[in-house]
Amino acid sequence: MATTEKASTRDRLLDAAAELFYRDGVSIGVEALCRTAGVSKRSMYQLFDSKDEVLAASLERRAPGYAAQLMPGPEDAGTPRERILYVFEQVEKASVGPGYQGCPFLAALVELKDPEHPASRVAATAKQRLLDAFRTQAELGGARDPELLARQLMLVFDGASARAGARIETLDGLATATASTLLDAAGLPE
Amino acid sequence: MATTEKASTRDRLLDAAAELFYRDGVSIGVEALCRTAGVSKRSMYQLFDSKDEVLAASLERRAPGYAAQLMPGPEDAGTPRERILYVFEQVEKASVGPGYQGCPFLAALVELKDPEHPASRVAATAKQRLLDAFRTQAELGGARDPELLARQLMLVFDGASARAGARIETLDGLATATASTLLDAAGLPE
DNA sequence: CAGCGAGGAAACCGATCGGTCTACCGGGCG
DNA sequence: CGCCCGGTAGACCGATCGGTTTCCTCGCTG
Repeated sequence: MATTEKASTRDRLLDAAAELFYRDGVSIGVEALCRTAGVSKRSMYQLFDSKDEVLAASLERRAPGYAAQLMPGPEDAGTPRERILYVFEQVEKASVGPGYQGCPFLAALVELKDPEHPASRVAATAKQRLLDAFRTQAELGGARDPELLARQLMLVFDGASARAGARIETLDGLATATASTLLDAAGLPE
Repeated sequence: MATTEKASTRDRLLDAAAELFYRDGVSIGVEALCRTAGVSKRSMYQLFDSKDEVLAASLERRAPGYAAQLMPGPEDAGTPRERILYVFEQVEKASVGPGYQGCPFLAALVELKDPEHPASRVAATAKQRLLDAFRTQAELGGARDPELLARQLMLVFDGASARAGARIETLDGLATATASTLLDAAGLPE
């Protein structure tokens, strides 16, 4: 079987969903979503039980690429400190893009408000993975309290992406500088 | 003239709006809003031009009380450091409440996505006031870079309230500890 | 070629959206 | 008393919501 087929109906739908939900929020309509994806509502409701499931699936699909964009590959050399700071540099880089609206997973959690919503569970899992990655690097770097440091870094990460996405902060080294200060205090050396 | 009259139509409407928009998000309907407030749609549309204006006005009304809850009164003694940390203690206290959904102003900015929306402008102003308060205290305390410190504290504040509101973080000293670390690094003494 | 299934177009469902408007009610005031 | 005014209740508007269904056209396969 070929690994490169033309994008399936499902793929087109989830790609459009990821983009529209991110740009316009979760209250975008099914009609507009299907029109954009070039997929009929009939097909959408054969693939998914509800709009909520489409949202959840689109976030799930987005997760690996999101992580890859933020995290340096396992091959890239670098100290734990460098690997952590790389994440914040990437956020700052992304945040200057014209369509930047902050972390899509946090946005979904804020908009849905219900932690039990299927999409909320997906989003929470994605955030958990970043927390885990921070903790792993904190441990490797010999931080005094890796769990504490990882949670602190998540505060900065989410604060920075939310504020930049809302256009009330420009970052511009701010996130990296703040993370760096926390790394210093945690005893994570160069 | 009496300072205590029974709540005016406008007051009842804005109080209900603040609560519903916060609890259910900005996409709550005008119908449900008016029913909850005990105000007819007719009255609402005589007082405001649109639902968007109601949202903006409800946030504006909420702002002073929100600030008062977070900030110690000007009479309360305390070093700048103590006054700053008080804010984070208050967030942690509020975040354990059952209906906590994070900072209502940041939530509105995230949900609306449009920085030009009238309610977004109100929300941005409210956030700016907290930033100003942080910077003032940072200056009073002799921080090396008061503007930088204030922006860092806002990252922590918004990250902490968003994550606690989304139920993916419990705080429990985390926000205060993180702020404290940043204060140390900025040279703001006890 | 015939037959079949996937999927698009679009009508349709009841409910709700933001917003307008009419009808009515009650209290204050001449 | 008679009038007006602030307000409520709720019908109503066209549009859209999430979701279902019908119809028809493709392209594949035997």
